[in-house]
Amino acid sequence: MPDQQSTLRAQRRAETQRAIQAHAVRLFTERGYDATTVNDVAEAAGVSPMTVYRHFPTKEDLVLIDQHGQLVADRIAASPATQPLVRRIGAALVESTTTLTDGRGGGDLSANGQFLLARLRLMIATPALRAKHLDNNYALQQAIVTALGDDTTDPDAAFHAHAAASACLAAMHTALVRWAEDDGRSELPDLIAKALAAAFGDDVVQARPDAP
Amino acid sequence: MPDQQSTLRAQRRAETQRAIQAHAVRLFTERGYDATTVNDVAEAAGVSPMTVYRHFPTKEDLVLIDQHGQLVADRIAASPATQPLVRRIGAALVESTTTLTDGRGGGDLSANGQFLLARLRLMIATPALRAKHLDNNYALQQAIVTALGDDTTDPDAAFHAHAAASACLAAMHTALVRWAEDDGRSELPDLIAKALAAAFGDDVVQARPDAP
DNA sequence: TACCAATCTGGTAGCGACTATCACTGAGGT
DNA sequence: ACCTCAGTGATAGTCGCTACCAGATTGGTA
Repeated sequence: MPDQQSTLRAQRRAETQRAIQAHAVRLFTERGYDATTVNDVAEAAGVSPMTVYRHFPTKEDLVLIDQHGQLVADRIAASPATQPLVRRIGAALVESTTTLTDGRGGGDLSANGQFLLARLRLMIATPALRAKHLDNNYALQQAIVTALGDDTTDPDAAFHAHAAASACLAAMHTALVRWAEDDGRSELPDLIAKALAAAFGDDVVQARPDAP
Repeated sequence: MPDQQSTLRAQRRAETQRAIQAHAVRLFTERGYDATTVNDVAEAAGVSPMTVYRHFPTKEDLVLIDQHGQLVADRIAASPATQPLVRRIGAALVESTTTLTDGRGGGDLSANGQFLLARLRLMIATPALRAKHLDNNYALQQAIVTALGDDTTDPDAAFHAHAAASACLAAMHTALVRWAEDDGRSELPDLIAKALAAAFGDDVVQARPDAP
């Protein structure tokens, strides 16, 4: 069999997935998350409710699906172990976010950026989405601790890593909320750096050029 | 009407509420959260399913109901505004937890402590409970920022407060998980202090006597 | 070209959380 | 003794989600 498994198959699958999610986010934004049923989304996307559940295990995943986690974990595993934990984690968060939003200067958002913003707004405003996203962050925390690769036998070291990772992710979440409140006008990586500095002190997170 | 509104009424209400929650936590621990229906809980508690929903809006609330949040917020509002944010928040978390578990020396847990531990274990092991609890922490974060009473007109100050509060709560959550893993053998307030120190550095959180 | 295997899709039936609505009981105060 | 109303219960219904089964399309093969 060819390397790419089934080019046409995967392409079609990705396309329907994208279409379903786009219609879902649109409907959720227009009518509200709770007021929109999965059947509504299926109908709008022109598929059966079954198909929606095939692509998105839960209704929340229609908004929350992303691959940010793997990016962060990879970057952490590749970072030098000599730096303090908070700096390693913080840098990975800032850098991977830079990759995601890949920076235009300071003007309007790309279409991708608009979509990200819409999803973020839903996530912040809807309790069910917010809760699940925070739990996704908790899973990401576990992945980060694993990626740090520190001595896993020492429970104190593991505890230290978990505390640092959870605090960093919390700061990042704060930055995400702020970014949404700004309607995406600020640079997200900068906001994350600022949140980390606010929580841990400017000296711990070697700030970008614009540090005071 | 008398001052205490309806002594007998409120007493009965509190009693059924306590009974329902006790049976719920017991059944969830025995059979698992997902494998136990609300009807099972109602039957065990000798009430109708309707009554369960009257006392606990959602199934998750059967485990997560607590009044820790108000305690923390009150303590923060009463703390001197001269200290750095992280220290104010951290101290409030440690102290209010001390009040909750009110310390026996180092031996067995009280019945209340055992109940707390059982709820905590369920919360950590069950995705739905974990997610909702993390969202409760998010609400607590808002309450903490309000209680800090800092300049609410300055968006940068508010951002700073949110970042600090979210990071502190994340560290506390890490301590809770560790405490459950230790089966409650450690002193929870000490663990919280250690988690704060691990995240922010020993100097920021003026440690208790046993600091290195 | 004809065939097979795997995948994608749709329909039906069902469970469980949760809500709305109505009716009944018993406590608290006049 | 009467009235009010919170607390409780039963019924029916919506919605998220999960088997289970059947048809259709695609990719590789004899």
